[in-house]
Amino acid sequence: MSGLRARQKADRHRRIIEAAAALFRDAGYEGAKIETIAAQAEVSVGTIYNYYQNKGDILGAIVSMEVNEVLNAGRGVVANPPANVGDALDTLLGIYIEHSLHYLSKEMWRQAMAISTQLPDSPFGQAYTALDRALTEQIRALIARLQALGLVRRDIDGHALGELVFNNMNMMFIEFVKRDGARMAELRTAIRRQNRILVAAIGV
Amino acid sequence: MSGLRARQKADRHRRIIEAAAALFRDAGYEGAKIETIAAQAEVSVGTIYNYYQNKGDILGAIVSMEVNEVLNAGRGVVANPPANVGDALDTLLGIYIEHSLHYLSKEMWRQAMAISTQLPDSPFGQAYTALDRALTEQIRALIARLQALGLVRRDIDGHALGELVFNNMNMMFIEFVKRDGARMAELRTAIRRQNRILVAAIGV
DNA sequence: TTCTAAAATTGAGTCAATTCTGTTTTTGTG
DNA sequence: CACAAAAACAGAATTGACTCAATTTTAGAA
Repeated sequence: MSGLRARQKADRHRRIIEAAAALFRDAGYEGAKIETIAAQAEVSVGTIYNYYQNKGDILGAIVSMEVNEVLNAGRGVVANPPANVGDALDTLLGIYIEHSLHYLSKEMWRQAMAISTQLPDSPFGQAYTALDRALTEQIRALIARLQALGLVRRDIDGHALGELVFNNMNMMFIEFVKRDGARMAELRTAIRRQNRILVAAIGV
Repeated sequence: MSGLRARQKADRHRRIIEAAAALFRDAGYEGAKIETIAAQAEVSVGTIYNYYQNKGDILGAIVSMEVNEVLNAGRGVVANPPANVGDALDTLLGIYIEHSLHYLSKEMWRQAMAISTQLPDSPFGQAYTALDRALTEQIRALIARLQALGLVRRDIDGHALGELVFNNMNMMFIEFVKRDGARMAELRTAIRRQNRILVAAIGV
């Protein structure tokens, strides 16, 4: 098994994702029929199911791109954080939030979140959990960095704190995507306000 | 519009909910077919859709009972909290968690949460958001009570703190229902560990 | 080049939620 | 009681995700 078959496979994958992403944006997740995605991608319905277990997994592939991009952007902040606990957290979480609607619309996020809770053991469900964990780990890494820099007390339970910060942000983000009218700036302000309580407690 | 019609209506509502609750438990949410619920409740499929907009709303009615019971149980703690911030939070959140699987299985919770994110504007989606808010308010009320008792610093932003505590618990609870193997005791321990950071920060 | 097994594709068929339309029941009025 | 309008009901028809048996394509050997 070498060239041709692998190339066609990769190509079909790409075509399916592109068709799906376009249709999800245009018609919404529910509105995008598998049949239409298949037609657009120039494959048959059966082929789509040969590549993805279900409709949710197609969305999953797109979500994964988005989150990986976010994780990547976050690395810079962890490596070189602002010299102030509040700003450091705000900068990292701000990056997450600002990048979040790049590939995905709010409706797509809603669907993705829904599927990940509904089917936590499906390929997508597990991938989504892994992405959440990766974000949590990045926040923990930032906290550890701040502790190393002497900006956060050493006796703070960084593990628990990282989870607390992530959980709160994530829940706020869920509420944000649930309301179409919600603005990013308000979300960031609200999170900053909550984190202020923590910042006061953990600073040296 | 008086007696008979209203009585029959209430009766059908009850029969549908009872049939659905039993079937959701036995066969799971996905496994419970509307047709079967209809047969069990001795109404037709069409009638069910006359009473509920969709399958999710039937589940919604059951979730609502559960959460209202939880809210009720929580009132006692708010009125008479343990004289220690950590214990007070632990007691209230403990009640939420311990009561949570009374009517609803983990699978039912997963479905309910999924639907509420997927369709935030459906009757159920809005009801679920309202229930979340009610829980947040109850936590805020507890914090206010503790402030009044002089157990929590007066200059703490109780509004933000209540949301922070709720968000964290809720997210932990979501993870809990996503893993069938997860135990309640571990959930409570993890939440206590996270709240310890807050408790240290807000105590007088 | 020819052939065969493995891999992949196809699209008609299945299944279950939801919708739709015609029928039945209830209500209030004369 | 008889009747017309309103409300509720029934179940057949629709819709769209997903499956599966039959067909086509590819890889590699002779």
